Amino acid sequence: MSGNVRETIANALEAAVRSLGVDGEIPDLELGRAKVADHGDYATSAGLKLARTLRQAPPAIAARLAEAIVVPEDAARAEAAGGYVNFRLTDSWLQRLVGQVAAAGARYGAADLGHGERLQVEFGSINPTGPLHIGHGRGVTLGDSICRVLEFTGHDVQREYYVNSDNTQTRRFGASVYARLHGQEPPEGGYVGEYVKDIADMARQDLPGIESLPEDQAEPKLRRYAMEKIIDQIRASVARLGVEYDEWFWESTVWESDLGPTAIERLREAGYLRERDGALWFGPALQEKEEAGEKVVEEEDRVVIRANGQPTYFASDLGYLISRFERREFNRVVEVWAADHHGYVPRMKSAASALGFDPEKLVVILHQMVNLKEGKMSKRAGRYVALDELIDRVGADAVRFFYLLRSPDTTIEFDLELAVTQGNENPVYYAQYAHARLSNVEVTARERYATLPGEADTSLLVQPHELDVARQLAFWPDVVEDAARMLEPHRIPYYVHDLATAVHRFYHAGNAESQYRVVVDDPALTRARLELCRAARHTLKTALDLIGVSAPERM
RNA sequence: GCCCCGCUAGCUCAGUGGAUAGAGCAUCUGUCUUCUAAACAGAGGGUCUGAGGUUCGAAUCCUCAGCGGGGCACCA
Repeated sequence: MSGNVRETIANALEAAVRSLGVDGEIPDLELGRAKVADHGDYATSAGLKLARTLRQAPPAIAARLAEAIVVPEDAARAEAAGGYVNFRLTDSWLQRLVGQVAAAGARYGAADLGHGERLQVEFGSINPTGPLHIGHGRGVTLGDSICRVLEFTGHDVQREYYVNSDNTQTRRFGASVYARLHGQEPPEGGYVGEYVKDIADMARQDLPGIESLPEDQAEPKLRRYAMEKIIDQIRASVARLGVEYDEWFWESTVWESDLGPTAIERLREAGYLRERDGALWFGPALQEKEEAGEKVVEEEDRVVIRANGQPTYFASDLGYLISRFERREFNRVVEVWAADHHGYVPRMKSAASALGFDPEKLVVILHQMVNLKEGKMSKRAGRYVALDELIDRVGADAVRFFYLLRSPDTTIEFDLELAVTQGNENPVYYAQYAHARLSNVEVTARERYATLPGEADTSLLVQPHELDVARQLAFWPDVVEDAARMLEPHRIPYYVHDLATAVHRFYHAGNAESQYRVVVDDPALTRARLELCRAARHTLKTALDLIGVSAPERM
């Protein structure tokens, strides 16, 4: 069985189109899920799309296609309706699918789209100067779910956190710790949180003699120490959401190794650098590059080395690109950034290009901001909600579902009280409850029957509410593929909801009429329904796992 | 001023150029002696921000306008 019915139908459709005498390129026939139940499961507007090519009326073309098409394994039957061809999955194919899904278990829906492609996803990389807040939670859950989906589809994925260690913010952070160590208020623009005092106290213990050092010697040590403490915190916070990074890459290693100098030297030789006002600038103007009509190159110059000799974060990123594409040989790098960094995208793309890398291999996923109802988050103004607090209040599963339910393009206006309320009625429980019910019914079956037939005869699954569960299972590989290709994990929670709905209806049918229960007097029928339960339970669990949500067996 | 994102039911949001625009929450009406009611069945609720355009066909693509969010550093 091919894992993906949609693809099977698409191929059959293409063959049918060829059989009608279309030689050249076939337009996109837009085979997709039918929106109305009367139209079956999949539908294409092929008749309308081919009307011009074939110089025939759309209904006539659709009729000929429906006649000509042969779907392998009789998976679906075609029917013309106006200019459309509708496909309905056959009962017998759905019945067989149930057995196959139950056997495939957690692997059902997995695909080898990546062929082992080595890629890195870098996400959640905030300045290590304070705890994560609810805005960061979005990037962390999004990035991690992208990783999970990519892993499930045959990619070799590395999760990376880029530790911005050498910038103005972290220096202010170090200075703030230094001030607290000496019982002073943090300097202007410094960090005022209580945690800074805590870190200063710990440093007093862990770094003997630090108090007697002058600031220019103490600050770098304190900064490094404080950042490591913060990173421990961040590591613990994301772990609560089921996220574990493979590597924490320190910006400082760019300058402790030859990465930074190599990048700058390469750009200098290629003519991308020039000096002005005592600083070193990156600019494209020396040889204008237009690639495939798309403007890859930015117009404005950007500072690489400041007049005071310090490299900018942009300079670090140049070395970082070499680390990833060249030294560590990632074929693709996915960056998950908040939308306030969107202006940085063209610069990074042109930098990648200038360094000799394919800018297409640098994929930037932008997600919109998480703002508080009261306004933009600001520690200083007291408008700030820590990610840990949110997890404390609503639980990790609800947090993950809450974020991943939304497309990255929508701005989240956050209201903690509302989030807590919604946490209690979060749609995640609807899906988890479906899983728990399925788990429980299997327990019931074991209690009732010492033995059941080893093989399930799934042709006994003939009730509409049973076949509708199987129908949802059939769609799962489509969802996985779409989520992986478009790097859009938010498709998964919506699928989870649909599958859970089919499961609840199926289960509830047994509450309404006992003959429709899973565990009934007929062992063969019980066995067949158990097979369906297993198939659905595995798929629910797999889908929940891709968004990092647990699948409890009891609730 | 320029750039990016959004505007869809009372609220929060889905919706690869296709047929009659969907879900959750909220509101209202039914269903537990039951394999788990954290469930199920049903009802009401829409000028898809507005105006043009492209197309056989537009919530979806293009242009303009409005409103909201975010950018435009020798900050990251």
